[in-house]
Amino acid sequence: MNKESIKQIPHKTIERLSQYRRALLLVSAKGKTHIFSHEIAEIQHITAVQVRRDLMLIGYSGDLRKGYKIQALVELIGQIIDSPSGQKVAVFGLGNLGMALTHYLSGRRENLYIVAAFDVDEHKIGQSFEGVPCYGMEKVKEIVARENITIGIITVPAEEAKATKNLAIEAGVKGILNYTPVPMEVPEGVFLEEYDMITSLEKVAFYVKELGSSDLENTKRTASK
Amino acid sequence: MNKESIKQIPHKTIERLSQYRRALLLVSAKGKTHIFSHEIAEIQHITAVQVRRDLMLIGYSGDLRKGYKIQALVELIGQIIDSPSGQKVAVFGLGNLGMALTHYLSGRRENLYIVAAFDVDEHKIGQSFEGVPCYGMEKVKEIVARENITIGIITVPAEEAKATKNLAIEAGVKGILNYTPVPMEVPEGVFLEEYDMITSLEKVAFYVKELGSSDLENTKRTASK
DNA sequence: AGTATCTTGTTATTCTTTTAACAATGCAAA
DNA sequence: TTTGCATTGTTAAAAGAATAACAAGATACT
Repeated sequence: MNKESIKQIPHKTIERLSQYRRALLLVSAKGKTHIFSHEIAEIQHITAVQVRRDLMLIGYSGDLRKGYKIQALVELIGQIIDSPSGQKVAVFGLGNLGMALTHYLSGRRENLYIVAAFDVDEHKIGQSFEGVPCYGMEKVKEIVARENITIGIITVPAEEAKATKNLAIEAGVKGILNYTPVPMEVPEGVFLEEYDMITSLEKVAFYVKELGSSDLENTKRTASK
Repeated sequence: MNKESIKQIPHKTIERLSQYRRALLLVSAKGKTHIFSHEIAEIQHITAVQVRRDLMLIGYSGDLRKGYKIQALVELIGQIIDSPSGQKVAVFGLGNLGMALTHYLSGRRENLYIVAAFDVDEHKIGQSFEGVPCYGMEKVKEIVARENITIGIITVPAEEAKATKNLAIEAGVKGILNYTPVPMEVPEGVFLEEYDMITSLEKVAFYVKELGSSDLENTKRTASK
């Protein structure tokens, strides 16, 4: 896996690699050492050929008779998607969603550390939540620089979204995960990923309506992301 | 817009329509009555041609000189993606994330009503959160049927994910929004949308790493969904 | 009237992603 | 040995989505 080939791994494959790894760790914990593509596929509810194709893209070869060696595959995925020394993450906005994410993600993945949260609420500033210290917004530059935070999760109210994103990027954040409903733009060299819960909910509502109004429809849709 | 043509609206267009509508409502509130495709594009950080293409797909025609009539467009989008009498939503699992979603989505969209939450925690059962009553899991069938709940948001712990999804579908839910990291499968006639926060975070981490390791990269990536 | 400019609507093209097809391999059993 | 079977790895095709290209219309200006 040289740099060139990694570059051309499709986004969707990167996403699935993250998911394969977690699935593999689960089955590995049950004592299994090898796994077939169709077994992975079954767990993920996708097709075996897609699994094989993804693994082909990262250059992993399985055993024709035993399938894939779980441990080796987990390690290879780690080599591809993890940073050697990990990355640090900050949550911007400790409202309900920010708090939930902090709780949910804290300690979930080794190699990704939530090390700070920022909010405007005087009651939260100075406290720690899930072991994550909360600072005021005026501390962003200082903390991001000091801790070398590379990823920012934005969960502030819509009105503050743009300014917060700019602040984070100015402070040195290189990746933004935007959970506000406000579409963003980032400069060169910064990666942006957006997810809008309202859109997702409305999408589900739309297809529920559509499915209900026609029985001929191809019904099962496992859209993800 | 007959049924046939709606059917073939791409998923991504449906998602964008939801976003266009909210953007339009915002600018409409500022007194604007007409808008050009490139203005919508600018707000959404996409291209004007994509906006026009989306609007073409839903059969909306703008004025060649004034652009699109905001109110009429909002109404048309509503006709396409909303159900005439709205739909009811239940949250399964009132942990941090479920609570955040309940808070975040409650009353956010007319036409989509969060009318119930389900949890196993005795302290939560019987209480209301954001005006949403919380019931025990044994009440799912009764409440879903009585309230005619069509959409279920799953935010239970991973171990309970599959069983909860099955319970919801048995009770009559037709759309599932899965926020657990457990990939799901649904029977014919049920729509499934999945979002995995860990995957998103790992994806951002991966591309931050990649961007950092090469300056030649096409840097700006506004992947959404 | 004629020309320039800006916009929409639509077709064509390119790019991305998924799915299908199938050769090659290794083992087991006849 | 040979046949059959289940698997991987890869190429080819199809489907889905974004981008480009451009004709046509409307207005303003000369």
